[in-house]
Amino acid sequence: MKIASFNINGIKARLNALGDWLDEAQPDVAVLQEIKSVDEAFPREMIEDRGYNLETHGQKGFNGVAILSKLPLEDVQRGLPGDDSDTQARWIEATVVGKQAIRICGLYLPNGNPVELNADGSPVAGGKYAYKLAWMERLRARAEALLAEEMPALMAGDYNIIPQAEDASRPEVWRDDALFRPESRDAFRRIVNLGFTEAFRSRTHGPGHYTFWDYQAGAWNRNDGIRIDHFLLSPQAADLLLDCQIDKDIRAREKPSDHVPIWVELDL
DNA sequence: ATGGCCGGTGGAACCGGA
Repeated sequence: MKIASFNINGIKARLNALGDWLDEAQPDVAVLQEIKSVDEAFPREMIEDRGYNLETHGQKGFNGVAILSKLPLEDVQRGLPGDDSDTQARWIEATVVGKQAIRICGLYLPNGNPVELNADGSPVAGGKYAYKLAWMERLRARAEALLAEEMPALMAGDYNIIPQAEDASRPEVWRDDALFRPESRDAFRRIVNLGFTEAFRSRTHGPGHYTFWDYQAGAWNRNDGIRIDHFLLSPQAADLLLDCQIDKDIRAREKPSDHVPIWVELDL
């Protein structure tokens, strides 16, 4: 079973690019981020005409996630638990049953910039960085609950986290950024260290592997990228891991997203 | 040459992204 994640940066602007990639990559399941659409306006036909079931969790203008699958999507849940006042559409999960069942979570973790800190180094309450760190604490709680199920499960998406210096072409320019600050990376590690396998790094080592290149400053042409889209696998899912790759070439096409797809192949 | 963008909203600039 091939499961992919792709931050498409707007479904309406990505109809052709997404359709072409689906036709070629043929994922069995894909989680999408930044659909930037309300559910009613999502162009379902381009997904469903290709034989996929589709569940969306959108909002107006920004954010928004979706999950599509050639097999039925069961027990769909929208929204990350832990804060009923959070109206941002950043989380969707569903179960897909292949040889066995797997719980698949798609996420769009908050960017967190600008970083605003108090004199004691704590994030300013109500600020975007505080929201990012609070969201990651809720993610950790959901991750713990997933592990307790002791079944194949994964959390995939745009984490907006550069895990290590080798995951950025120019790590020095990211030093004080919400994607790379110690608090952000610590929070990411606290989740991974609960017992997840970061799929890409379990198979590929060394620098130069990115999933995002900014539209600005010729970042793609200079290969000035960062690796911020990740798959975290529960132990039971990690046992099934056959492959994990980044579809880098997508970034060179017409009207691309600023992210490229990443996928895992599981023995499911 | 170290600057350079893009999508959505709403119908012009502005917000958000990373």
